[in-house]
Amino acid sequence: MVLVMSAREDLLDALEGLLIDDGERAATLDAVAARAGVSKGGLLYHFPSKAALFDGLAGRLRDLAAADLELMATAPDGPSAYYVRSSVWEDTAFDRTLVAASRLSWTEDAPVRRAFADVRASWLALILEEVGDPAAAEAIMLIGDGLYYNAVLGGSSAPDGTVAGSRDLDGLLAVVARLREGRA
Amino acid sequence: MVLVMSAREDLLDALEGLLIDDGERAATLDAVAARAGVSKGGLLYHFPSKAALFDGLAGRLRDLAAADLELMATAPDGPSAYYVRSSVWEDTAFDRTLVAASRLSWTEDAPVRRAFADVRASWLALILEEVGDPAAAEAIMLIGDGLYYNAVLGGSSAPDGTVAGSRDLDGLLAVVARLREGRA
DNA sequence: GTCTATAGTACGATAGAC
DNA sequence: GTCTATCGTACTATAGAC
Repeated sequence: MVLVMSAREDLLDALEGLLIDDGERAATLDAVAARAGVSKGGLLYHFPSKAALFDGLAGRLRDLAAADLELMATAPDGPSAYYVRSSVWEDTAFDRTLVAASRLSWTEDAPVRRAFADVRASWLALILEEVGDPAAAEAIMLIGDGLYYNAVLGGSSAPDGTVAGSRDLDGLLAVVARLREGRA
Repeated sequence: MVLVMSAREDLLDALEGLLIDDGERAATLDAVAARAGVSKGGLLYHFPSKAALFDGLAGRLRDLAAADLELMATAPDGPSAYYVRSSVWEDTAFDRTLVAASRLSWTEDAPVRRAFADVRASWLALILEEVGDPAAAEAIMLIGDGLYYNAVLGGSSAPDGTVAGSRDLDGLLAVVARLREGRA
């Protein structure tokens, strides 16, 4: 169940890769199938339509987010620090799914967008619970959002944008710690 | 020169509207022309190709950003506060151009992306100059990025996402002020 | 400066062999 | 479970009338 790299997962990986590297428009059925090493007919056996393919991505997002949320809730340095740390692009499976989903979240209205909104709501709830102050919690949430925004803008697997390139994570975490402790 | 609402500007407005409302894929030549009230042939007279149309958006972004940067540099409450305030979605012309551009910045590699990166670099330079501390400047920059990320995710002209809906701008500005003054 | 008509390509999806 | 072949549509862009 775990070692079997099914064609289904290969196809979702290919979809993510195309969304991350080249954007929504590049994620055609032909391109996804080719990148996964199957034919278009093979793709359409696993996902009967393009909408079904995107549903698959939304499901993966929910699964990975649920697992990540447990780690966030029990992080030694607290949910806020975990959230900001993990918002830096590191090309993890969750990173890839999140960025891919964010590039679909407005255009494919229904499932990806809703999954994305739910994930973000659960993050905010944990941070607010830890921090207490709504304004500070909002600022921390926005810093993480900003990190993902840079990752999304960066595009390729090794973003090198203006801000993203020379990122001082330790300094940033120190700022977040002060925000969390109410000294800001 | 100012009062003349040329077809060229109408077309760029239509392009922005489609990108904001329905995403990159909806911004076809047919749709842009129809929304601007001209035929496809009319569009292609002003912008001989789709790339030229996107170039036009990049040019508008640079023009509006240059004007906004002067306001930011001379803002009474300082560049950081101006930046955070103006990062909240208010459906201004600049807001619309920025969100439209961000939805193209990864897929149309060349001109929109470069214009966007240049604009962000100039913002960061002003903030760093004011704040001094790189980590605090980065945090402020990221908060603004996060606000725009929410606007981009929000999609329509009246975003109502998890965080975007109940935004406490005053509280946020207070946090930013403390960051700027080094007390965080 | 704006239109219609159309060429050529790429897309999503179906049908049916294997 | 994966393939090839194909249909109908939508896209970018060109040609040429007005």
